[in-house]
Amino acid sequence: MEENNKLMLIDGHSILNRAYFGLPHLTAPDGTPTGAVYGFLNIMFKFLDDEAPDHLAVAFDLSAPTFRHKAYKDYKGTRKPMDEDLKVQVPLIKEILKTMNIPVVTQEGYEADDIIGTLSKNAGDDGMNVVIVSGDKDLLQLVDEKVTVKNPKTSRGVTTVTDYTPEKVQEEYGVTTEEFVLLKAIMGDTSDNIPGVKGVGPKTAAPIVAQYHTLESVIEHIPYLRSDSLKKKMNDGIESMKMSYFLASIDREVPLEFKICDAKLTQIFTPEAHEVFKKYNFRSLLKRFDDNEASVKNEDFKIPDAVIIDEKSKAKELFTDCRGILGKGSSIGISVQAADKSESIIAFLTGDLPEALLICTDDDSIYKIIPGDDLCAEDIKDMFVDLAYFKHNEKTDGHIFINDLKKAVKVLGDIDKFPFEAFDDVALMAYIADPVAGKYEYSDIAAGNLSASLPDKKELKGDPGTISINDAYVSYKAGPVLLEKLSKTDQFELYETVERPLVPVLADMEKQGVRADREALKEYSGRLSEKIEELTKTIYDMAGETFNINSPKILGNILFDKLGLPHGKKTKTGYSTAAEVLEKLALEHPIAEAVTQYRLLSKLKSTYAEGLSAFIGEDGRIHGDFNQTVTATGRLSSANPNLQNIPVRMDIGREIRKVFTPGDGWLFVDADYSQIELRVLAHMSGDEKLIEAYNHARDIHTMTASRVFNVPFDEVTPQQRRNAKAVNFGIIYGISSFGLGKDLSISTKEAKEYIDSYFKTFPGIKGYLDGLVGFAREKGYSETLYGRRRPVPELKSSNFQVRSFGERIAMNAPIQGTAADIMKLAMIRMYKALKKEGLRSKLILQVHDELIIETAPDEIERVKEILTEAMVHAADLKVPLEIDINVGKNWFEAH
DNA sequence: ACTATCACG
DNA sequence: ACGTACGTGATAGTC
Repeated sequence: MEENNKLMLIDGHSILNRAYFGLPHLTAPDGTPTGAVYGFLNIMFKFLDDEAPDHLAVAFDLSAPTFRHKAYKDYKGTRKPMDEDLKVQVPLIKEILKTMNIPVVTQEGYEADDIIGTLSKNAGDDGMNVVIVSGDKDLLQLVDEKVTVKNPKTSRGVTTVTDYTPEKVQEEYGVTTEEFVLLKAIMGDTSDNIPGVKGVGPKTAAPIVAQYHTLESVIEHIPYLRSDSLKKKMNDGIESMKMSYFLASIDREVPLEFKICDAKLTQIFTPEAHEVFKKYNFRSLLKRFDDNEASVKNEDFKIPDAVIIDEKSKAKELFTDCRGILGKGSSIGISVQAADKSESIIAFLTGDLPEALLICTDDDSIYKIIPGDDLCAEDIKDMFVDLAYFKHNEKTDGHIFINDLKKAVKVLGDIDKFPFEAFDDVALMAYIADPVAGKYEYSDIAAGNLSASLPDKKELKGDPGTISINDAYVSYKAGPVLLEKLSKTDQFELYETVERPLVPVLADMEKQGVRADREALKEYSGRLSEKIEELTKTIYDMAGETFNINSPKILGNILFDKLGLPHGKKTKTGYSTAAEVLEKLALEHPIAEAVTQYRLLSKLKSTYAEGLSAFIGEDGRIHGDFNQTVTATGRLSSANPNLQNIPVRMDIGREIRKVFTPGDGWLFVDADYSQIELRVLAHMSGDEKLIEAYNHARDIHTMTASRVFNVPFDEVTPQQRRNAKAVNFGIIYGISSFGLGKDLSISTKEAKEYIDSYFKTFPGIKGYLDGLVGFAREKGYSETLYGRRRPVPELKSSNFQVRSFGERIAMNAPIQGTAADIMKLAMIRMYKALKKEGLRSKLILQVHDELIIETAPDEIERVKEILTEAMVHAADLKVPLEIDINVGKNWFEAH
């Protein structure tokens, strides 16, 4: 075995730069920017893996000017200063490399290029192979039989590498590596501030270099060049060419104390490095320590390899085994590996089948069922559905755990017939257990419930096999843990009666989608465009110049610097140009009103008119996602597109609802709860006055105004009603006099009087809200009527601002959350009722307190009845739940 | 990726 | 005295 056979040299600044601009700007938990460092390390590890060098060194420039650059006094002038975020990462990467025993080489007065040039020469002379990793091309002159340059390029997270051997350089530049300096001396390099010969680029320069080989020879042969103009350019550029030649030449004789043997790789994965990686949250890189040191306790979490099953007989055997496992009360974990497009609606429409089905039956066994000679995808699906029915009918104690049941059913099931109750969704359970965790992919669940760190989907991108193995295994392992958690916190019922039954409801809504008229949307967009164009002109006129109105920064400069308008509050980045600021400005200058209008119309055009258009499928419908595991309070959320924030408050915006229509001849039945949150508050607080108010008055805001402002019900002014309404909202949000004051544009003092008066009117409310905060402070979480919890760690903060936020959360979450629970129950009731009666009408949208049913013409009356029943009786509160219900031929009319 | 803004409940 | 309403998602611009 040969010692000393391969040296890897990394061009530190160059790679750090590449990483910085190629990757998103990540930050460590403490806010330190770490994206470039993370990228650098990733690139370094990749090359360590691929090249397996036994020597490694990283070269950096020092900030002081170098000998070569001193010679060219304009050098510094054109170079841009380094980004601050990148700058701070230079010492950081040096520090990290030090903890890994990787030498950082610098030399006063020399560039990293020179160091690399010298080390590569010395190593080559010693008979070593050298791999240089750099993003810059200037190092290509170092390439020879022993020395290659690897040029990594990262864009959109994907790194591709170009290998420069002498042949590759010849092929790409048409010159030899020795001639490369000369090539640069003629063509120049703006990124490196090498001027070259003016007007001569690579196309012209390469043949000249290839023909004459040396600087002297090129100068000598200028009179023989092909055209007069080229001769002139070259003649004029002789001095610049000489200078450029000097600048581009890498010094390979730098006096270095550093010796090749100092670059010998020893232990990279030191405890110190482990600490630093942990500190900066380089999770994916931390795994490398596991393999090299028994430092992390993933011992009992060994994911087995998958056993491939591609024969019908074997598959049947496996499913029989699964029945046995479930029958004796044990559980399995499954994962559906879908074909590429399966996540989209196309899966619904084409009935896409799974690529593979993963089943984890015990700690050491995962099976991967794939189509084979006598086993087609359809067979796999059938056997699987049979297993689901077995589990459903036998009512065994065993569980089939899966992550994201809704998604799996898109691939596997006929939603109307699929026995959803047969499955337990670990993502849903994990969400209930911790609704603020944010994400519930297998890696998140493993981290949160099994103390295991696994590579996430992103890291395994391009390896769907491993993803689905991990997914099945984590579901298998975490399922029982989560069931136990839910039962300990009395949330199992919430899971079983609310969240899990909601899965088929949402799956069906997504499958159904909502019809949207592409043409009408286009027309709407056109109408907006005309108005926007007019406004743009007006604004430019008033500003006296054209500028990007969409840029808050530039707009701020125009408004406050150029026009000298009084600026209100400032944001971190400059002046605020938010609507409320513009509203005040409207008194000073008409441009504010114009900008407000411009903003309004731009929003409608980009987000709604154009944004929605992009989501209309081939079936003419929009199939959005209804997320069940996003909000901290238990509400649903809607995305791709968001169908829960379609404009309604302003006339011009509400117009857009006309494009949402039911199928031909059908109608929308639309019902929304009347003040469900206040009714929930009345119930949960038990406040007699509020309960009484609801039992007697249809209009609670007027009633509130009447009591708070002490005027007869019939004499409440519109202003008083508005104020009372704001107070009611304030109560739900976790009241503060400042917030209410701002909302009503009254003083904080006045707002406080309103609040005091409110609490006096409804004495039970104050005590109840205080109780909510006390409860959350003591228990660490707040709770809905149905036991849904939301952690409120903010209450323990020593920071007043954070703690106050916690108090508002503690007051709001139970109310908002209970209303969300009730709506979910109503949706389940509605779905079941439609199904039970065999109606064709479908629930298609939910907007927090509103449900929309796409209704067959002959089912209108019945749908109205069952929808009313489903919503009004979803919960039995101390006050009635009331709804407003409408029928219309589009969303505009129905709401 | 973060910020500012604004659409909805 | 502290600085604020609660919960979302999409877009455009900026870093």
